[in-house]
Amino acid sequence: MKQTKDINTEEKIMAAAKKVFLRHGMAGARMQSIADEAGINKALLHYYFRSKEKLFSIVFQKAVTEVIPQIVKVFNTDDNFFDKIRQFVSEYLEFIAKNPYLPMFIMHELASRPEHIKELLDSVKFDRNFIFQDIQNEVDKGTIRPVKPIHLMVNIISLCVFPVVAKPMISEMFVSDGLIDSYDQFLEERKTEVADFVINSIKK
Amino acid sequence: MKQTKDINTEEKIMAAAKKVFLRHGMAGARMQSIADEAGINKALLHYYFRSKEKLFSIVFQKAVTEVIPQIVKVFNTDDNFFDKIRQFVSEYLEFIAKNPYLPMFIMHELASRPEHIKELLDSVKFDRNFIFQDIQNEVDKGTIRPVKPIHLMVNIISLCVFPVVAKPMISEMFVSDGLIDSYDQFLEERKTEVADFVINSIKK
DNA sequence: GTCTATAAGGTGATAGAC
DNA sequence: GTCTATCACCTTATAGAC
Repeated sequence: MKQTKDINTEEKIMAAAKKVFLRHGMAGARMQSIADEAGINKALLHYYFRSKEKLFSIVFQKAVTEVIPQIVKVFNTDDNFFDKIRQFVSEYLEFIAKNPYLPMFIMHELASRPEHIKELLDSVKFDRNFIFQDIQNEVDKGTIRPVKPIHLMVNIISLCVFPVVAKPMISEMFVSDGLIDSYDQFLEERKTEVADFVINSIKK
Repeated sequence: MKQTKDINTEEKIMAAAKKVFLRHGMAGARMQSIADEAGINKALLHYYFRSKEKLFSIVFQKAVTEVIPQIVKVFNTDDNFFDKIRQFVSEYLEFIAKNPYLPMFIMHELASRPEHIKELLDSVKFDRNFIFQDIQNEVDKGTIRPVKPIHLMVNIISLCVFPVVAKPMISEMFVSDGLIDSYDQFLEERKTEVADFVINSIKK
């Protein structure tokens, strides 16, 4: 019973911490907000996690380990290369749409507090060589034009992530202007639009 | 003489405030840091600008008005459409490289403090219809494949901005891995790489 | 494990001398 | 215009009762 309560509280805190940190960042987050969100009081936060810094580190670490494997997943299949791209774009876009604050949180904390690169390092040890190899193979086979694998990869991720990070700006500029109906519809369109854009660019 | 000193101090404060706010965001910025950076003391900050909030608003407003016109500039020329794209990518990439914290700052503050969208609004009143018209013309002429102007525009900006926002991550993943020599060289490569990527995707 | 109360230090802002 | 000194408040963190 004690144990059960223990786990539940810890999970509640983690969920609350993630929510608050992702929305406001380390500097903008308040321990009081996290306590409120978790339905407990501040003292209990410090009982479970020694300090704000500790709690933040765990949330940050989890955020990074959550966002990275998504990249590898699709490329581990044996599908046709262009199908892989379509599937990757669709799944990654969906994942980010469900976690819209994740990319900004990671980027912002990395930029404003470079000391956290170490925590990134731990999670970043996945094998991306086989993705680059995958791309290089297609170039060698002649199915796509010669392209530097790293630029192609960065291009695809940029096309997926940036429009989500820039949501407020896009909504303001285009939705309120009648150029698109809604931001959600815009994102939905991008699932095919981005894949088409990429494939048209590289196919021979 | 008084007047001269006045202006100099105000400019020094603005420069210091921009530097500190852009690096740390509103929540992470400290008035003491800004005072130190400007070589004055806190009290003088409040003498020139009533509050942190006021000072922030001015910096934010300036940041937005600085980043927007860059987008329009190139498209106001009579160059060949593909040349326009090449030039836009090259110039925008260079501009962002010189102001690497600008995009993240704007996006982060807009996301975490939606009430500042009003300030964005004031600066966002530039005419982007003629850019969309420009793109639509090319589609009609048949020089590029049918593409929704808004997606093409968002795509180009994503390809330019995101890799700069994600600099810490890219440096960590690829530079320290030997996949690229340096981040700066990577950015330099992108000036042609991104333009090629876009043009290959849309040309018929 | 969970709470209330409080300490300890930081931060934005002002008063007042020069 | 610029400074020093100080206030009032907020925030993290701990002590101690239950």
